[in-house]
Amino acid sequence: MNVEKRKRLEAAGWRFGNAADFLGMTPQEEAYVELKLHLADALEAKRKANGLTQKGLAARLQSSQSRVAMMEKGDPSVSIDLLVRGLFALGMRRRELAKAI
Amino acid sequence: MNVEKRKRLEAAGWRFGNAADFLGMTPQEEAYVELKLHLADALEAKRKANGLTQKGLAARLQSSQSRVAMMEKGDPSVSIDLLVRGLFALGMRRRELAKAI
DNA sequence: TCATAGTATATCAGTCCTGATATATTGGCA
DNA sequence: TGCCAATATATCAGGACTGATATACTATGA
Repeated sequence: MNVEKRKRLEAAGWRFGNAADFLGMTPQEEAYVELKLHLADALEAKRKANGLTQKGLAARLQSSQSRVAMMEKGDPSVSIDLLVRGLFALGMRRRELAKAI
Repeated sequence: MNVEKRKRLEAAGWRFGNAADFLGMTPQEEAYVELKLHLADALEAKRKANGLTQKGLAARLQSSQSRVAMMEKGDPSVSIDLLVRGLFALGMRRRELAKAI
């Protein structure tokens, strides 16, 4: 499940989650959500490249499998901070992170 | 005040702020802090390029001048989320953000 | 020197994020 | 089909982040 295929669905979730604005997201909000989805996809890819399950990654992060699932779908309840820390925990460097963005 | 000049100072602040580990940061923690400092510097640069004061930027972000000051020094109490939202509010795009990282 | 704009530091209540738990769903294989 | 590992969804208490306020510091000009 990648950004492109999922974007509309996620965007809808965000839009109606933000009760304040039924007419859509501002460009800033959209940029923020897109960034998050890119990081989420990068996390899933990197996890699989490391041969880990969500549970396994959760252990490394001292978190739970359910939260990792949230992270990988770019859930609104997950911060960019958490995603970035997850990527670093999987051995990603700043250079590679920049590419994923 | 840029990343290179400030790194040691900030790092020290983080190290002793983290009471758990007096022997230094893990590579992940270090990567996280460095990323934050890069974003902080980018924010200051972008704000000045836009001819804004901290107070002016705070208004755009619906935040306060004091928080913007925190953001620009990469304070531990500031999240990457907030920094990123600040950069997007200043008109930065993902491409440019990637460069700043 | 004084005044002023700009920036930095300290503190705090309310909100959002986080890890945890429980449970449901999915996907692959025998 | 039935079983099992892996992933997804729902919920919540506790802690981290945020905006706000007050105040201190700094630099520049008159």
